[in-house]
Order: sequence, then structure tokens, then C-alpha cells
Amino acid sequence: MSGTSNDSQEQLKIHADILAKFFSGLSHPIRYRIVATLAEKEMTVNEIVNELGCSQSQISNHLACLKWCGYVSSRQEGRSAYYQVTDKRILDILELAKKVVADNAEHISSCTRM
Amino acid sequence: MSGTSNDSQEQLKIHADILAKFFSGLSHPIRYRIVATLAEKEMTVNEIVNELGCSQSQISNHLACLKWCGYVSSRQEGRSAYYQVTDKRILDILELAKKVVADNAEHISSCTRM
DNA sequence: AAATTATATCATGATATTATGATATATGCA
DNA sequence: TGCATATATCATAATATCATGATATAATTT
Repeated sequence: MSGTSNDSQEQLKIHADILAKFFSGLSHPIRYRIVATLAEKEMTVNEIVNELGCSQSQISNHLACLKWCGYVSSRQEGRSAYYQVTDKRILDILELAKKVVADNAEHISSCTRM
Repeated sequence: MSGTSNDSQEQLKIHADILAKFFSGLSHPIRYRIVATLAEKEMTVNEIVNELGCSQSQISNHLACLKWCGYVSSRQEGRSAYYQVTDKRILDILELAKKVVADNAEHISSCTRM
């Protein structure tokens, strides 16, 4: 007996957790801003802190998330950590999302269930 | 005197809330599965309930989120509500994300800070 | 070595999101 | 009209996420 119900749905279910987690990487304003800012050029933690005006702790914590999810990677240079966007396609996702959102921005921001 | 600090960062800050909220639309496994399932064809709430094996309340609630954020739209037919993906570009985002994720799926799922 | 700078980590309280079960609404049918 | 079906909404308890401040680590400078 193979798959009682729906095999493709089974597959989807397995991927869904990971994909949803991936998207939750961009689901926080500060994390989104970090990625969008790093789109331009790589930066140290301190530079990001100054650029975004958030606490060092906040930035480091969110960077940790983003690194886990593969959005950014870092290289150590002296006592500074330089972060950059890992994969150019991530910026494509951001661009696409901006276009889709453009039409119903007001609608989205008024959503209370999320 | 124009913008004391960074104007582009100001702009980014404004958009970030909306974009982050947009992405949080896909940041829940059930919502992700709904969108991915509707990618194939439009469906009624009941059909989604059966397909995903979740409660009607759960599905309706998540559909409400997705509708707010413009991911899906619905049309009423008799006493059924048919839902479909609003914008084809949303599916492009899903496809892109799948590709980016493919490389570091294990990494993502082990992330504990999110 | 001691002090400084840059970053990471962690505990905890505050806040936001989610699941659940109950209930409401609206349509179609007997 | 009364009942069944399909969907939406809501209150609340459970859970997850986040901000904050404190502390740890590690490299550099004095």
C-alpha cells in the first residue's frame, strides 16, 4: 500500500516547514532592512548598527538568524566581522516582492491578524 | 536642512514594515502550503481543508491573513468560496525561494532563534 | 598584561502569533 | 420556515518571537 492520501501533499508538507522558516527570515523589519542594506555592499556589524540605528545586541541577534537561514554570510577581518548577502537570487526575491507589494501596500499594513 | 542622517535609509525604514509583513504571510507552514497548493488550481475552503488536513477554523483564519496581504483572492459561488493565487509573480517568489533554500535546507531547519 | 574595541551569546520579561473550540452568518434545499 | 452545509469570526489559552541589559569571547593596542 502506497500513500493513503496525497503524496505530493506529503512532499509539500516536508518542504513547507523549511520554506516557511526561510521566509520568516525576512518577516522582521530589522532583518529585512539588514538584507536590503547589505544588498549595496558588505558591512561590519558596527556599520550596520550605525546605519540602522539599532542596538548592537539586536543587530547581532538578527544577523545570527539571517546567517542560519543562509541569507547572509560573514568573514572575519581583524576584530571586525564583515557581512554580505550570500546569494544574489535573494535580492531578486526582494525585488519581486517589492513589485507585488506596490499594488496593495495599504491593505497589507492594515492587516491585524498577523 | 535636508535629512540629518541617511535619506535612503529613511525610505527603506518606511517600506521595511510593509515588506516584512508581506513576507510574514509566507512564514507559517500552513499558509505556505495553502499558497503552494492553490498554485495548481483554485479551490474552495473545504477542498483546502481536506487537502491539507487542518481544521476549517485554521484554514479560514490563515486564508484571511493571505487575503489581507494580497496573496490570494476569492470569489463566492453559491455557498462555496473559491480561492486562487492573486498574482502569478507570487509563484515566482516561491520558485526562487525553493532554489535558494535547496542548498542549505538542513541549516535552516536547525535554526533555533526563530 | 591591562585596557580597549568589536562582536556574540544568553536569560528574562514583554509582546505577538497561533490553535482551539464556540458561535455567527449566509446560502441552498426540503 | 426549518434544517443542513459552507465559511467566517471571535475569545482565550498556549506558544513563539523579540528587546533589553548583562556578560562572554576574541583580537588589537598600549
